[in-house]
Amino acid sequence: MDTKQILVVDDDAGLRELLQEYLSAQGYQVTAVADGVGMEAHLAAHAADIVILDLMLPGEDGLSLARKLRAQGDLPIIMLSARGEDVDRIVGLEVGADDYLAKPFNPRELLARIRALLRRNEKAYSKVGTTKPEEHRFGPFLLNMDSRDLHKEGVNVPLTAGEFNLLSIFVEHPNRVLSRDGIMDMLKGYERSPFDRSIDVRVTRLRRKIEDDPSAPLYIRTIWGEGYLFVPGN
Amino acid sequence: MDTKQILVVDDDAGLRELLQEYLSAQGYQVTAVADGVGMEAHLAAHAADIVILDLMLPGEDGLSLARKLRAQGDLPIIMLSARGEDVDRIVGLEVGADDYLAKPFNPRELLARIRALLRRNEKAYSKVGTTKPEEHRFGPFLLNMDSRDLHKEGVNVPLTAGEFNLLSIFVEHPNRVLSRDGIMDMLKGYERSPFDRSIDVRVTRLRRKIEDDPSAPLYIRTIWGEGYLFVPGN
DNA sequence: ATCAATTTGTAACGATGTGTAACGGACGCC
DNA sequence: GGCGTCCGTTACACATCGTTACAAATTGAT
Repeated sequence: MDTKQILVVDDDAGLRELLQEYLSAQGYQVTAVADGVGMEAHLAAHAADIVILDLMLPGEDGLSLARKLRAQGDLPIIMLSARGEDVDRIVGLEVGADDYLAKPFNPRELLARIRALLRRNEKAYSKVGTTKPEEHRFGPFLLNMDSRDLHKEGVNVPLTAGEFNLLSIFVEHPNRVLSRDGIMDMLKGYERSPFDRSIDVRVTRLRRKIEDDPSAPLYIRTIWGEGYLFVPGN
Repeated sequence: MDTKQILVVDDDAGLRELLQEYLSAQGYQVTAVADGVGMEAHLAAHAADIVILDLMLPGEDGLSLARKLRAQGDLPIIMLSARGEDVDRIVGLEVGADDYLAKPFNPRELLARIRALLRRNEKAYSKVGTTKPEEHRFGPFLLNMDSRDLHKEGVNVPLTAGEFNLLSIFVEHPNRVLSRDGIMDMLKGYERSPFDRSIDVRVTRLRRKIEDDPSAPLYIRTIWGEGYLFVPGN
């Protein structure tokens, strides 16, 4: 299997750069353009296996571009949209996109969806469709990212939505000190107000469910003055 | 399936512009004219998939135009009318319009009706040809989209219309957190009022039929503060 | 070591979100 | 008409989560 071509269409230069870097590191061939004109120019000359398309674009709008692409072929499309009701709009309308993601998003999640789409598209050829669910292992635990549940040695450990979201972040950034501000950013996408203790409380509650001795945590450690550190063990 | 052509006939320039903009943004090809003469001129040269027709028009009146269109073919028609008794008049008369809407209306609602009409029309055509029963599998269930029934290991599980509609949405958007607003949009095509709990109740009722233990749902999960997540299992 | 300032853990509380029983209106069917 | 079904609304119990308050831990200065 040769390297796949990804075309990113977004007017935010920062995001373009981020995706370019991140997806290249994952072994994809990435091209990033700012608008529909750039997209069409590139597609006229080059092939692509998947298109990441922003909803809000200068000039022609993402929805309209998606329709055009759809009319021309079955090139897989992932739509990006600003946080808020746009998401609902995309869901509601049958846009013709194959998938969509609300900004700000976790690059890992985008990656997962790109993989899923490419895999599905490939499946047209292969006969067996083994879609392996995205999951993470740490200690005796197994966290399934699709069904959002956590298992310890086979038995389910019920997590609330907030606990799952927090644990996802830890599990996706293991062995790194995460500041409360950084965590809040990944969790909600906005800044943390100075005396916000909600992360601490969430950590406490999560520890109660996954640590043998919550007062001497193994997985979620506190780095005094810095933040928290997740250690998966093995 | 290429982009659909919509023809708007209304003497109010403001409304024409609004619809042009809104519907274009939704990916339709929109033409707007002011009266019957414009309409006939346009239809003589261009195709259209649906006509939005104002009741009160300068020159020839909307009812009469609708009749003409009906006589010529089965082009779908949505009538617009000023608030008040006109609505009753339209209902009372067998105009031949496929749908009608009282001004002022919510553009979203118009959109929903347009979509419904186009969908219905498409169904009517494809009815003869390719009949591959669209069906979805999840867990031990099999949902047939045409006959609208659900089977669990061969035996039928009776669903009400509302339950089927809801389940369809879930089944068509698996592994995806769907907000109540988004679900409502897909279900009814219009906005959800702030304290509407009807989705929740529907979910409860649906769970009773498909979940082994409705209080610990496997397929339709609640994501606190977000919405619902459908996990097909396998 | 002692102390004060700062940071963190966590119990308790209140605000908000969710499940669901019960009620009643709308509709179709005898 | 009466009867049943479907389904949205309402009400209330419960769950979840952020805030607050205070105790405990950590740090650096003395």
